[in-house]
Amino acid sequence: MSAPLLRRIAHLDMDAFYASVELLRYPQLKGLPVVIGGGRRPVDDALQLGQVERPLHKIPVSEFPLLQDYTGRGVITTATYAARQFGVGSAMGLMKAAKLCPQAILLPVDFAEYRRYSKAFKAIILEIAPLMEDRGVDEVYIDFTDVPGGQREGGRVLARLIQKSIFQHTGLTCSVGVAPNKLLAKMASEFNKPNGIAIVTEADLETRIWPLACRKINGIGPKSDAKLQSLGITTIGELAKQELDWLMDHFGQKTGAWMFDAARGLDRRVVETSSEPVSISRETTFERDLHAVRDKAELGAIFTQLCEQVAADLARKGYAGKTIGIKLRYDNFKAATRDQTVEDYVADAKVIRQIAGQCLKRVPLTQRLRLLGVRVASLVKIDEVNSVPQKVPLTHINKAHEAMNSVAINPELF
DNA sequence: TCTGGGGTCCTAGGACCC
DNA sequence: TCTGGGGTCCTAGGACCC
Repeated sequence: MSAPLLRRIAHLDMDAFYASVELLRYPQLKGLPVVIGGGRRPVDDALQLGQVERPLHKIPVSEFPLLQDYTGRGVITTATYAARQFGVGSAMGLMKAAKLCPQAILLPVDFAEYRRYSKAFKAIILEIAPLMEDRGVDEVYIDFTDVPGGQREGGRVLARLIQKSIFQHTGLTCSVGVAPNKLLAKMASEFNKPNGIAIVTEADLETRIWPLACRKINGIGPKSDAKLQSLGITTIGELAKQELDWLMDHFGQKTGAWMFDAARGLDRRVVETSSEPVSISRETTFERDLHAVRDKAELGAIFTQLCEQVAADLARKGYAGKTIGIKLRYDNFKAATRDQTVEDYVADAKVIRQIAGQCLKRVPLTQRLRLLGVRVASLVKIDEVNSVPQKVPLTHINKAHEAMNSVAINPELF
């Protein structure tokens, strides 16, 4: 009998993914500060590069649009490492970034292209290690435990092989962390970025994890971090000193217990190789804030288009849903959502628009809007729609809710 | 001149059922 | 007369992630 294998979970994160894909097309930009992002149209207008009759790599650097010339809404999705030197980074508003690094080159997001590369690098991983969990376009977890070679040097050998294969096939680099669980692997993948590997074991907890800021825990965001700081807790080590009851008192039973474990590097989640979507949505931020009355026609057209896009997404992916919702964001950035669950599963644009329109009537519309979104949830696979037993007499539940919620506060607007 | 778009999960309260 | 819980569904908001 051999000893049981140690659980080896890897987290693989592509380095500056969107920007790196763009650099494959435009290698002349290598080493320069480049940011990807934008509320697309203004950038697209500036960037007529795709229509030029010459190889993309021959386009002179001087013809690329600069961040300082951008005047729209939007955020940075990715910045090259050269751009990060100037303090710009993901999720930063483009206008703010332009102040920090006006000379940076600004490229529009080309999601279709990133998705192509995303599929490519994931296919390469799957050929080497079959247990992979998709975490978005540029990240995956991989279970190394039972993969041949997955235990050698704590996973380093396999990590290196995967890195090398991805680079050979795509020209892209990535960083890998290997640890006993997802939580630690995720933190480890950041240790030697870019193009690095880090192996973390339980023995490293006190020396390599505890000195880190609580914010480094995947799941502790700006709000929780601020609250922890206000309670005098800055590092994961300090978090680990707190008692379970104290954490549950301040953060609730579930979150408190989760924090207690996380600070000790404990995480029992498995690598999930497949998942079903919970919702499908489309939303758009307008180029200027719109008013429900004064810009009624424009809003109505956008609304219809969003419904059509959601319907197309549902059709393409093969889903229907029975909870239809809207989301809007006011000019002060406050958001509101309304949704309604109907008896039959729907997927048709006109039906979605009709129900979403009802939702829109229940939300205040005096303030200007900056964003409108449409969402379909409670999804089922389209080929299962007819075989799903109607287990709940939804009719009177809906009636009760209608009585309560469906008060049309602006009946004529949509 | 702030702050994208597509998601997941959690909480909390009310309705309703048993 | 007053007082029950447990469970599910629905809705709204919010935190968080990529």
